[in-house]
Amino acid sequence: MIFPPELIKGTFKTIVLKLLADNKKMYGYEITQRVKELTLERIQMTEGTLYPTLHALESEGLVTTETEYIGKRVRKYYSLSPSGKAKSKEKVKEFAEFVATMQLLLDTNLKPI
Amino acid sequence: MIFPPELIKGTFKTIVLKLLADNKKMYGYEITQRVKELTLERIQMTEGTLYPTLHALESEGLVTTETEYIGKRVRKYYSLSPSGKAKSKEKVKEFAEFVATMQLLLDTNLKPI
DNA sequence: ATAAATACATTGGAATCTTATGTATTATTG
DNA sequence: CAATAATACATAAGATTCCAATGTATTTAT
Repeated sequence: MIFPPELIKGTFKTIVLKLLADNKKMYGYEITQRVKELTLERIQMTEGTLYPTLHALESEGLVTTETEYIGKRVRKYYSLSPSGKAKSKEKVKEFAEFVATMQLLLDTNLKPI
Repeated sequence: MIFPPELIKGTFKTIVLKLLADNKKMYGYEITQRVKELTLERIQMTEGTLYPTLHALESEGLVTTETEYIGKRVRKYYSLSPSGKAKSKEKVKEFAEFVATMQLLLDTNLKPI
């Protein structure tokens, strides 16, 4: 199943923060591949989505970066700042509560008499 | 907890279709109240969101309408069309699979060695 | 050699919600 | 009985946010 974009929208920050929380440091391309792999290709995080997300997280002070050269090719690693670690937990929890709330709606609800 | 709009966005059609699947016919204001009630006020579906959603569903042929007068006040009831019933099931299933896929990402995933 | 994969990045457009506003009726309450 | 809250519809302008497309460059595989 391919998910409509409007469903995935709004979860990108959560996904990136969580991956960084589990992996200390990752670079952009690595994140796109990991998402693809972990979701069995059901969610594709394209570059047009990922890089703006990473840059936003950086400007919010939630991640820090360090650049590394592999041969001549640059690689930019992202790591969570202390506030980023807190934010990661918060966003994961928020998503869980959101799902729980949606369940209240999507489990069968007959009109009371 | 109040959910950020970008998380709820994209679920409105699913919510409305599901409520109509369970309740045969509902009118707009009733839907806003039911959502508030079922989610313990965690999700508010405002009129600016609901009416455009209902009109979109109607133009897609997923719902039909009938107008009723309560005194002088008009009330517009919405019901699922056959294709709307199918769509409702599809969207609910889609959301469930989306959640399952997100779980793959949000459960702890350490980098393989 | 050529193609595919790796790796960064930006931009314009599209889609979608949200705030604000508008109109009107009915019920409640002080 | 006047004022307020609740009921009930609706739209429009603006903000936000993604996404497809595009661009550059290096490395690896065929």
